Amino acid sequence: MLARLEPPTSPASSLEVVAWRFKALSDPHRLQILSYLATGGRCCSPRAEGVCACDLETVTGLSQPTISHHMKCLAGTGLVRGQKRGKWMYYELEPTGIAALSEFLKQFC
Amino acid sequence: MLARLEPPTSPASSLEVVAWRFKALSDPHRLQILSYLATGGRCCSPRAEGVCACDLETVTGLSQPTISHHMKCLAGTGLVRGQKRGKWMYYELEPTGIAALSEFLKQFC
DNA sequence: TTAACATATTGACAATCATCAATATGTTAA
DNA sequence: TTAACATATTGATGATTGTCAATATGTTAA
Repeated sequence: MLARLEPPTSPASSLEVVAWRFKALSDPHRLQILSYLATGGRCCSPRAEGVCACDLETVTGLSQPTISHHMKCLAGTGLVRGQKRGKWMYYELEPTGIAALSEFLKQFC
Repeated sequence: MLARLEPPTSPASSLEVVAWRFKALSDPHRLQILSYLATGGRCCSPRAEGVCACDLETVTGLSQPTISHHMKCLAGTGLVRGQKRGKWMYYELEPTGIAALSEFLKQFC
């Protein structure tokens, strides 16, 4: 019963899936990325729908492969949605996935 | 900028603290414990305020030191409150701490 | 087609984590 | 005080993670 950054192997209990999603939120850089996505990245690329992956390198100070790794994690857990336009990957928050976790926690309040 | 099970070293950014709390939620056994605490453990110890640590060994199938480790993590992040009565430790959910994380996520919905 | 560029993947490494056995600490009852 | 018991701590280990360098893949423009 482990929490992996990779998806749980089936048959996965519900708690394993939820733990896996919370793990995606357990890294400060990934929270920084979500926070930046929440602004729509308007400070740097006002007109684009979504934020370009390359901007996230600047925002976080991380290398390109590391950003790619983090975004795979956030997209894989349904917290973020990615879309390729030309050479670029644009990312947006996936409010549904985030809201589901927020609701899950309410069960304990 | 790492997410540790141990508290972030000062001066810790807000995101580091939040990430540290989400890390406490990123383990399926800890979620199982929270879920059990949410029931008040009424199935096994109807009259007690809080759930005895020893019950959590049975519920999770983990060893006593491992339960102690998990509860230290949950209590340290303010998701659970522990109280010693005699030889026993009783744990309860800390709704305030959990609600704070739920609210944090709303920022992204 | 080729060059330039954005992103993804692979491989490696240091750090952290979950776990348990062994032991220590603390508490109650005899 | 001593024995019995609940919990905490320590030490060790295998697994996972975050990170970057190197490389591969894919896309656009020349």
